[in-house]
Amino acid sequence: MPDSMAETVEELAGGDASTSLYQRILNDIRDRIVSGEWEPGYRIPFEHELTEEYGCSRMTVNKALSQLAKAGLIERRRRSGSFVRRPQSQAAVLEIHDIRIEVEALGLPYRYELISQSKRRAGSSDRERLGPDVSGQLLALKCRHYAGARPFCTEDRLINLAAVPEAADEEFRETAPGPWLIGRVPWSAAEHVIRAAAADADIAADLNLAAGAPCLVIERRTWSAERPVTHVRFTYPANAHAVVARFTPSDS
Amino acid sequence: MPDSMAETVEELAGGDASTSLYQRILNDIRDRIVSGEWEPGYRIPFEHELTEEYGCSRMTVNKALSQLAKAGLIERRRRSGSFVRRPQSQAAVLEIHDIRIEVEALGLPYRYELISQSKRRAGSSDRERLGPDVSGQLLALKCRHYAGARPFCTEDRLINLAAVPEAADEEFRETAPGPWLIGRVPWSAAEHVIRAAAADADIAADLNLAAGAPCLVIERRTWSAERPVTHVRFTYPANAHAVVARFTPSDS
DNA sequence: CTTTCAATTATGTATATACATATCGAAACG
DNA sequence: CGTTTCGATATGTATATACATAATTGAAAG
Repeated sequence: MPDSMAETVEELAGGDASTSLYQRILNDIRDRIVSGEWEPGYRIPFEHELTEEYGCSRMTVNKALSQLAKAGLIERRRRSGSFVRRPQSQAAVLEIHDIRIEVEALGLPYRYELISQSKRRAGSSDRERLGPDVSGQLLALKCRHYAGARPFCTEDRLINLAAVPEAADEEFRETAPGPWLIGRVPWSAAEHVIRAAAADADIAADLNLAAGAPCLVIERRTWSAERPVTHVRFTYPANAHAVVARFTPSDS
Repeated sequence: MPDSMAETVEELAGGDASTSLYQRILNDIRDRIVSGEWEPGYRIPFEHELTEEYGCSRMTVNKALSQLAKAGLIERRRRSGSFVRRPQSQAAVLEIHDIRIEVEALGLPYRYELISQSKRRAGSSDRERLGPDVSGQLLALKCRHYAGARPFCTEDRLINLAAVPEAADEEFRETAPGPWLIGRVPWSAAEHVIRAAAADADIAADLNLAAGAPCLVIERRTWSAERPVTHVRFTYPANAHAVVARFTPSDS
């Protein structure tokens, strides 16, 4: 009953035997989308193709694809197939949070700059940010993002090298760590904290503000299969950015 | 009137012949939950009962209930049935946003105070907040919420009286408008904007802050079946509140 | 009176099947 | 050459059925 392809997929996905088949199909496809392997516009295999690949009925495949469509990750068109959607506005802010896209949406030229980079063993304040279980080496980064000539926001990031060892050899001179991580580590969960704060001396200097000026702070923790991957804190001048989210209680 | 309200909702939702049956079942149940008719802990009819009520197969009912469970509105237990869940933390902030619950979660006594109340015809700045189509009478409210002796946040709200005529006769001395509206108007969509701002003179006075102090501002617009219901702006001192949201790209 | 165990029940997942619907593309027609 | 028609195709929804699984009930055994 389980053919070799299905077994391979299961191994790649982490081999959790407890998850149902439709859930595994959903996760497989979702991972390929959020990792960037299947870019926006990519045509997902037809239901009857996935049916063959996983050796199951169309209803099972349909359940997975319908949920991905409802979640907004793909768009389904009769007679044409299913396609990876461009990240939607509200999703872009809370899920992807790519600053380049934010800035370019404002019609301004984007520029990225690495301020500092250091490798160290996780301390207690790091564990507060990444999670209590993190013990090994980690990478600490500070960067700045520009919209035109003006600083748009600062980024203060920790990367768990146990989860992403390749990050140790990366320079991050040209590529910002956010886009670099997406495409390498498919994230399975993310937690956001959004708050206001007064700019301290460092932030004020980085953003060209008066000390004490109001700022919006967005912190994000990301996990890949239960393992902490990264913690990042973006700080924006109050007038630069707002978080927009649209909801309906359970889809729409 | 909970019964006539339910009928109204059903007409609005069921009048659309294009919605599928499972979607209508889902909407019916969801509306009863968000309107408060079915409180947390309430046991939803068994699948086989809904099967009879809607005259359809168990698979159709199951599809609706499974999605509600995935969305976190209900919890399903084998052999026992399906139950309305208590609003979860992240949902509480972004979906319900009941300040009493927020304050009491901090272990502080909650108090609510109405500052001002006025009825007027919608002007252009009101339309900017509620939406361009709003033309009739509306109710403008300003309130303050306390955590212990200290002001916790201010609330500045518009209510579209065309959508909620009963609000015109309500005093809002004891009950805050948020909890009052829930339980009367099931909302079908909500949009949040979260940003940071400096306290202006009014806000500073209301919250006992220095002018220019950083604040977190959460604005929410709510619709019921495409019709704007209310716009509310909560302003918190920067240290009082943060928005927390957990995501997985398409459920988990 | 407690423990054990089997029956019952509701949900969870999957299958095969059926028909509806939107849409693309090609063939038929004026 | 343009338009219409029609068949093929992929998705959308619903059905009846089947078996698995978790949890609870209640009866039998100790």
